[in-house]
Amino acid sequence: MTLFVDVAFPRPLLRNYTYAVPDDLSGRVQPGVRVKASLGRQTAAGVVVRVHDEPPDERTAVKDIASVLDASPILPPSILEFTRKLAEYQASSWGALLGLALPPPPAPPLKRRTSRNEPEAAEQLELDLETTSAVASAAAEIGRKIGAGEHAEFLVWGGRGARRAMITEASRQALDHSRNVLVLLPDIARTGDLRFHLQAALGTAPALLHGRMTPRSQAAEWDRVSRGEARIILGSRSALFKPWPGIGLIIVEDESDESHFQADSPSYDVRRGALFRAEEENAVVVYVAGAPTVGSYARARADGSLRILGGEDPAPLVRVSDEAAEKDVLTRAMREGIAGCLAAGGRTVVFLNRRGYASLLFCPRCGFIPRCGKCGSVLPYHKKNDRLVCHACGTEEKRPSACPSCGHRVLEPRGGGVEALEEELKTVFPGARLAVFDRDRAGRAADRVKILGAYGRGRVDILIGTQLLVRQADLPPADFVGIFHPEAGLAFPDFLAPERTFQLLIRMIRFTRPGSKRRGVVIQTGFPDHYGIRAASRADFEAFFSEEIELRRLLGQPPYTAKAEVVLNGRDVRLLGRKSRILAERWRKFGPKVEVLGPSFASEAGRPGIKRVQLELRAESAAAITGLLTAGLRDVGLPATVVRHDGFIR
DNA sequence: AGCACGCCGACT
DNA sequence: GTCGGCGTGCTC
Repeated sequence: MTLFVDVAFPRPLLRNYTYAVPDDLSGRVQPGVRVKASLGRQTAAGVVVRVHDEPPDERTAVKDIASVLDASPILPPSILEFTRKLAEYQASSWGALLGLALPPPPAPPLKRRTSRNEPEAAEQLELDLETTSAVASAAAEIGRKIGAGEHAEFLVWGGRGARRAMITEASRQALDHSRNVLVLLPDIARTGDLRFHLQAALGTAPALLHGRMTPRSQAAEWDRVSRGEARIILGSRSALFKPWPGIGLIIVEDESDESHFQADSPSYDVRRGALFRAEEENAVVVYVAGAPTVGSYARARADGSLRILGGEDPAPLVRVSDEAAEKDVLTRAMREGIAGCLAAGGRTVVFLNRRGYASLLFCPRCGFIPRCGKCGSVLPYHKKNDRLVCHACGTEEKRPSACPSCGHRVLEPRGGGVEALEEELKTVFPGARLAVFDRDRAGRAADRVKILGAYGRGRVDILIGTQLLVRQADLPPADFVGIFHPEAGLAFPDFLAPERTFQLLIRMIRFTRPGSKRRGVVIQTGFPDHYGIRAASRADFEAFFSEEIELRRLLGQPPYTAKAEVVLNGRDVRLLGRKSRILAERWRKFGPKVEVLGPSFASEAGRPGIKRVQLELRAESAAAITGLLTAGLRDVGLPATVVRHDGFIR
C-alpha cells in the first residue's frame, strides 16, 4: 500500500499538493514535519498536513517527496489546525500562514547596526493598579475557565487603568494555573509601560516579540521563551503563530484597533486567529477594549461574555461647534478654546484628517478639477512644495499655472487641509509655536520622534495632526483638543463609516489630560447633529451603540447579516475586470440568499500600478460566506484580500 | 512565490 | 531576422 502526504507550501497557493512517500521514508512522515519535494520546476520545503492512503484521481501525476527535514514534528497539531481554520476563513494560503509559524531562516551575517529602536517614553513607574471588584471578579472567572482547561471567550470593556489591571490579573490567574500568556498588541509602541507593569506586578519579565525587531533580538527573545524563562509574550500580529506550548490565555489588547488586521499576503485578522488558536489550545481568549466595536459588543452582550469594568477617566467637557452658523475658518468656540489654553500656557492638539493645503483645485470659470494622470483620483494641492500630490498612488505633478481646460488664469483651492489650517492658526494666534504632524512631515520615524519630542518638552504650543497623530499612543496628553470636520470619514460608502468616525473621535478626545484645569475639547463640524458625533462628544458608547445597531438592523448590515469585502489585486485592468465578473456571476448563481455587489474599482492604495477591484458578499451566515469564498477564489488565481464581518443576530 | 512559456519592440 | 521585455498560467 502506498502512503501519501498532503503538503502545504509557504507560498500564496490556495491548495495543498499530494505526494507519494517512498518506502524508505514512510516511517518518518507525520503531520507537522517539513519535507522537500519538487514543486513545478523547482524543489521546495513544505509542511506535511495529512498522511493517508488515498491516491488522488488518475489524471494527476503524483510525485515522490524528495526528503524529510525533521525527525519529529516542528509544528504541533494545534498550530496546524488553527492555521487551517484561519486560512479557510480568510481565503488565504494555509501554507503561507504556516510559514509564519516556522522558525525564520538563519539570520544573514550582521552588516551594520540596525538598532533604531524608537526611544521608549521614560514614564515613571506607578504601580497603582486599579484592581476594582469588577476587575477581580472578571479575572476570577477567567481563572476558573483556565483552571478547568476550558475554552472561553470574553469581551472586557473599561478605562485605561482598569484594562491594564485586567490584563495583569488575568495573566496572574493563568500563571497560577501553570499556563502561559500571549498578549497581542495592535501597536508595538504601546508595549513599554505594560511590560514594566506586568514585570513589577507578577515578578516575571515578559518576552517581547514583534516584526520590527532585528532577527537577532527576535531570536534572543524566542530563546528565552523556549527555555521557559518567559511565561508571558507581548507581541504584535506575528506572535500569534509561535509554536509555544502551554498557552492558557490569549489577550487581544485594544480590540477595535484596525491594525489587528493584516492586509498584505497572507492576509488575516488577528482577532479571529486568536479565537481559533484559543479553541485549539483550550485556552481563554480575552478581547480588551476602551470602546468596543459594534459587532463584538453586540455579540458579547447576546452570549453573556461581556464584562464591563468601568474605570474610565472622567470625560472632558466637549463642545460641538456648528460651523454652518459662522463664517470664519475657526468657529468662535474653537478660537476661544485655543486662546484660553495658550493663555494658560497649556498644550493644544488640533486634529484635521486632510493632508496638504487643499483637497482639490477648481476652475471658477469652467469647473475643471485636476486629476491624477496615472489613476484618475482628484489631486490635492500641497503648498509646501507647490505641487499636486496624488494621495492614492503617490504621483506628483506641477501645479498648472492656468486652467488646462479653458485657460482661465486662477484655479481656486477647495477643502482646506492641515497646511491651510496651519496658515490660519498662524494668522489668528501669531505668537504661538506650531508644528504639523502628518505623513509629509512625520513620515519617517526620526521625524516623528523629533516632533513629538519637541511637543513633549513644551516647545510646541499647537500641534496640528492628521490621523497619523491619533495613532501615536505615547503622545503626551494635551490640555485642549480641537477637532475639525470629523464628518469627513462619513462620506465613505461603507457601513463602518459611522463606527470609525465615533472610534476616531473617542480616541482624539482621550488625548486630553484628566487633571488639567484647562481641559476641554471643541469639535468643529458641519454635521453637529450626527448621532455618532453627538454620542462621542458625551463619551457615550451605549448611546452610539443603540442608534447604530438599530440602523444596522434596518439596513440588514452586520451583525444582522454576514458580509465579506473581497479585493482582487492585479496589474492588468482588463484581466482583473474579466475575472472579477466571472467570480461575481458564479456567486450570483448560488441563489437569492446570497447578495453580490460589484465588481467595482477600489482606490489604488499601496504600490502604484497595482489595480484593485472590489466585490462584496452578503449572506445569512458566516458559514455561507466561507463556503462562497472557498468555492470562488480558488480558481480565480488572483491575489485577494478578504475582510469579513460576521452575522450572529437572528 | 518562483519559474517557463508566450508574444511584441530595438538591435549585436 | 534574433534578444528580451514582462503578462499569464501552473505547480501533486
